[in-house]
Amino acid sequence: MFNSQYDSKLDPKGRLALPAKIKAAIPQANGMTLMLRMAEDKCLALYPMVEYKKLESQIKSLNINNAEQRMLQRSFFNSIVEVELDSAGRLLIPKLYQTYASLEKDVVVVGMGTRIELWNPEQYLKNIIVDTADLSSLMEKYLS
Amino acid sequence: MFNSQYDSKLDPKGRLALPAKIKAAIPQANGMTLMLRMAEDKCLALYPMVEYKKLESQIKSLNINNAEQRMLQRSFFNSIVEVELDSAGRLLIPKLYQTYASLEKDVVVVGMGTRIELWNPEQYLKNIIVDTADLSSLMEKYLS
DNA sequence: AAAGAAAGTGGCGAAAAGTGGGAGAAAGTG
DNA sequence: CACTTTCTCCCACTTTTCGCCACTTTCTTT
Repeated sequence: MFNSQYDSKLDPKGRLALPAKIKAAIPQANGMTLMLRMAEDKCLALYPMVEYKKLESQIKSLNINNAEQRMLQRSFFNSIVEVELDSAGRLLIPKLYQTYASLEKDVVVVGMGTRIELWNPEQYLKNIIVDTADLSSLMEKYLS
Repeated sequence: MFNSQYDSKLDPKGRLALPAKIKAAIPQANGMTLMLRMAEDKCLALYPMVEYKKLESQIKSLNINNAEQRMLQRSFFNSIVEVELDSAGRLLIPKLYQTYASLEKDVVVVGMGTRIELWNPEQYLKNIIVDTADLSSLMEKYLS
């Protein structure tokens, strides 16, 4: 399970060094191939193979003969790409994906349970609950 | 379970020595992995694995495709980190967590039933009931 | 009160993590 | 087809981390 948040940097070549704690939590089933996805709220989501397969099978089970579901399928598959960790444990973020998430130099890496999220720092602040009181009341709402 | 309060100190490396009484009360002494969380009122909460898992399973069951629930998940996971006790029974508090709770040198360690809380001393005083009369009336209000 | 044991503290060195760069391959272009 | 440019893979160096060990202090017991 991934957790905590880390400040990381893209180097001039567009490579991102994953924090050691995050890297250590990735199940190394398929070598070090991960799936990178343009996800909600203009962030990038990074899935270990095992987790990605679960998601993919849900998408695959949609009915291709239904216009809406077909469009959903297409939009899912076109926004996902395989990435590999290099020998130093970094991954190359393709230009298109950097642009989508407005990643320049500083990147916030967030462990989000079953997946890892990559954020532009300013964008990130808009998508978390900063006030701990607000967080408490949300937890009160959803948790027993 | 955990109780009482202790004055402890962060060493220059940010390591905190847990009081022996607290340490002894942690279940599963082997391995000694604990979960550290930025908790309410700017304190840090330290959960034994068993207790953390209960909390995590509730968060995991939220729907990631719902905006509000996703935000809650993110805000939970980003404020949690694994910490390990070293061979001398100390744990390293990451910088980000020290900052969150304004921990400098002196730290108040509080046994809080199922979890352990770490406080900045001044902050701690603002979050307890100092007057025993006030405490009595509160107990009267809530306890039968 | 002394001695022994347990707890607390400090520091060092090995190992890992982070960072940068260069060479070779592949792709694109005239 | 040849030349240029971009991309990718890998190596090496620097920096930081953390696990371990040894010393000091405090508590307890006889």
